Amino acid sequence: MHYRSTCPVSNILDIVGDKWSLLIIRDLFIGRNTYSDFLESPEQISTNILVDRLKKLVQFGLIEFTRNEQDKKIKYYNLTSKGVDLYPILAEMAVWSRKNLEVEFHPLSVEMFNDVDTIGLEKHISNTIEGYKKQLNK
Amino acid sequence: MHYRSTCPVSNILDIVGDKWSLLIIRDLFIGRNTYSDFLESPEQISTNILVDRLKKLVQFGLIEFTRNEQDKKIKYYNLTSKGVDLYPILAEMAVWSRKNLEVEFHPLSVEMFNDVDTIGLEKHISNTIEGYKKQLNK
DNA sequence: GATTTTAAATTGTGAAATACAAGTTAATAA
DNA sequence: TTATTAACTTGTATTTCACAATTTAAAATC
Repeated sequence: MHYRSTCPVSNILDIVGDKWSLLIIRDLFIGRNTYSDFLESPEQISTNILVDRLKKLVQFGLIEFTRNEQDKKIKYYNLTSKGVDLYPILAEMAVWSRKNLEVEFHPLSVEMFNDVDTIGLEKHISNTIEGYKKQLNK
Repeated sequence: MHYRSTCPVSNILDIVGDKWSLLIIRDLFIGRNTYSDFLESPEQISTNILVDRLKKLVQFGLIEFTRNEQDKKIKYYNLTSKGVDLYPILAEMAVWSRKNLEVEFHPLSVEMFNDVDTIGLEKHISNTIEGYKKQLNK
């Protein structure tokens, strides 16, 4: 991996700083976990870009995949510990958009905002991370 | 502005989701505020890309500029309130990199990490935002 | 007041990344 | 054995980006 500088912000942008990587990560947080699922996301990623990003995210250690034992052509992708650690960034991005953009949001994000308003952002983030990290050891 | 979807994460990525925009924002947080300053950053942005991004960031309302009254060819860029609100995202990115990448970081980020370790991430973020927002009304 | 310097911006060209459409592979189901 | 499904590849056009050189406009210097 070649980093443009020794700035930690620049470093992570060298890994996920493109139009698609963080959307795949978001998808994994909301339960989408197959190639076909990712293709169905509203942003409409192209197949060649999707394959490329999945490969890179695996290489970077942010995601992994397992095969369905009954149907071995299906791959289930899941977040690694490193990948789950990206959640605070996604959450802060969502919060920024709610505060600074005058648009209507997807029901799933409204649900997330309700939780944030109820228990607070920090608690929402730690709860979410804890939940996903528990699943990792199974 | 055209958004790919109604997902708030996707929305902000449509605005700053490229290799350079958030680095310009970072530069503004560490005191770089002219075209020449941005060109001197270690990541080495090209002049045409820099002009393009500065224009877009102004259009999106994340930054503004004023001209030096003594030397009117100099533009001083500064973060707007919307721009300052991006700080939590940058901070979480830096924190992710420190935790998940095995590399040495720039002295400025080490300084930032020390503050985070001393007073906590939430306090560090709110202090930083408060500091920059005070400057806005001057 | 002509020349030089400085800050910002533009232009041209090649390379790389992305979008879009179509086709391929391999596993499973009918 | 044929059809379907999930994942992936290929080809081409378009867009974005990198790199180098040049231009503009304001200010400083000679």
